[in-house]
Amino acid sequence: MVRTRMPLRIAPDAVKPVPAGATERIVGSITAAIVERRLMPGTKLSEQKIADIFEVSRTLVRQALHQLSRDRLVTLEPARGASVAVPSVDEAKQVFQVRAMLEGALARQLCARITDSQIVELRAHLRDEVAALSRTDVPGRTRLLADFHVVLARMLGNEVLAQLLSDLLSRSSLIALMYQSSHSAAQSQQEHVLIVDALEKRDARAAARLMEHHIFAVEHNLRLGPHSTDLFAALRPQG
Amino acid sequence: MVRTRMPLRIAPDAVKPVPAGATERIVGSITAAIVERRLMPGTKLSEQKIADIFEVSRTLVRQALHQLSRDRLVTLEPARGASVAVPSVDEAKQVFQVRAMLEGALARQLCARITDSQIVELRAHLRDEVAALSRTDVPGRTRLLADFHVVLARMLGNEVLAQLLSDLLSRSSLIALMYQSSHSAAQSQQEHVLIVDALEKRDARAAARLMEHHIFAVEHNLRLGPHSTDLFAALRPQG
DNA sequence: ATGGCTTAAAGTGTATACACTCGCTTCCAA
DNA sequence: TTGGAAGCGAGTGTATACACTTTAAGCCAT
Repeated sequence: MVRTRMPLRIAPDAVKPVPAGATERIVGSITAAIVERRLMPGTKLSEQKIADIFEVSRTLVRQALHQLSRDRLVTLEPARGASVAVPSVDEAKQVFQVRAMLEGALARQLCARITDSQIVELRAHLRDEVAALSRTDVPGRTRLLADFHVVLARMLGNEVLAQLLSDLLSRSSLIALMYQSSHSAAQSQQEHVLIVDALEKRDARAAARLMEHHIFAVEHNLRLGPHSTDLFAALRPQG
Repeated sequence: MVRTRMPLRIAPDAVKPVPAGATERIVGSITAAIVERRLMPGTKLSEQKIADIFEVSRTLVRQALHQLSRDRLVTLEPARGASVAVPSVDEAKQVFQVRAMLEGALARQLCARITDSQIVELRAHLRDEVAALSRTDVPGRTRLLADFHVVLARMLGNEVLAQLLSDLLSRSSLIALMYQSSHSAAQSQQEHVLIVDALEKRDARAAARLMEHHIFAVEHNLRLGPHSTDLFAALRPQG
């Protein structure tokens, strides 16, 4: 091992092209690819292929896939490898039920502590949603519509809740991209506006009711339909 | 598929001493060790030492530790290894807040669908709790008091909720073993009885209120206090 | 004696190697 | 032709090897 003398030689970030957590980068890329509909449910995720794409060893890919399986975004079968999860309708209903319970209570509690500046922040977010919708920016709109809920959780100052909800929303996105009819995105956005209106009025009962309605509306827009698969094209750019 | 004839298989199960998921066994053992107070918060978890104890390679130990870090039971510092998590008071409050939100709604919804046979099942569980308390069986009592909540979640028929709550309860156990005063276990048990009473009467409002009270009562029993560490003695039996 | 720097040891991070399982093709026999 | 079994290839599961970081001890200078 070469012992470099330089007193200030410590520049570990500059050496490695990966700024933080190599495995985190893979998790993020695959998560984004799934949520943004570049990877369809059921797609086989070969460890070696992904390792080649990211130019790392299978070790890191394995870690990433295990992490993703913990988030229920990929399914890990004993000796058959990993594939993008194919959530059942039952599981979808359960996810939305939990979200309704959690976010209903969230909306209720938020009314008691939300500040005016936070309302302003929410209005700005709503404008971003509208912009993404009018641009028919599908990945951006999906992300923004999901982020709305995480932003609300974070405004409660409860990071545990925010993290939990973030996981549930990833699963919801996967479910939605399988079943949701294309027009309901605009409807979701309008419901977001109503929720913010209720929050602004500090109407806890209305906010909770609207939030639960919103989540159930999304759930009731589930449709059935098969999808095809790809793999290389989806991950190659590696955000 | 099933081979109708089945001539001579090499008995693949007999070769491996581990029946299912070697990494799952490690996760389970460490989780149990933490929840049952055999591993104190802050204890360093050296990969090689654990690998020696379980007689596997560091690879599997690493997987297990990563999984545990996802459950927030262990903390993973970049190049410094893993240690049993030391949840802050803030984090504790957030966990209990989320639990109150989730389980309040759970109690409310459960009143609408719970069956008489499920009530009987809950009564049996309460008897087990009392038995564990009278025997001063600390590990058993901890597990049973936590299981009560998971049983309720499972009675809703929502596996997603059950899984989520199970994770939150592991974290709660870790928090409780740091801060909880010794006598509140009996109090918790009595509050469980009150909750089941309300469920039996199908009184949704009372059930939700009692559940939230129960969780807040546990939270308000937090105390401060340092702890010591060990390691080998805790894991050696490897249940 | 003490503070700071050098150096060795221990431990983590990643890669590679090897063993085993699963699925498919091929080949043989009825 | 067809059923089935052996063999082959692809891919996962686990272990080991190596590089780098951290930590702690030791040494020199002040």
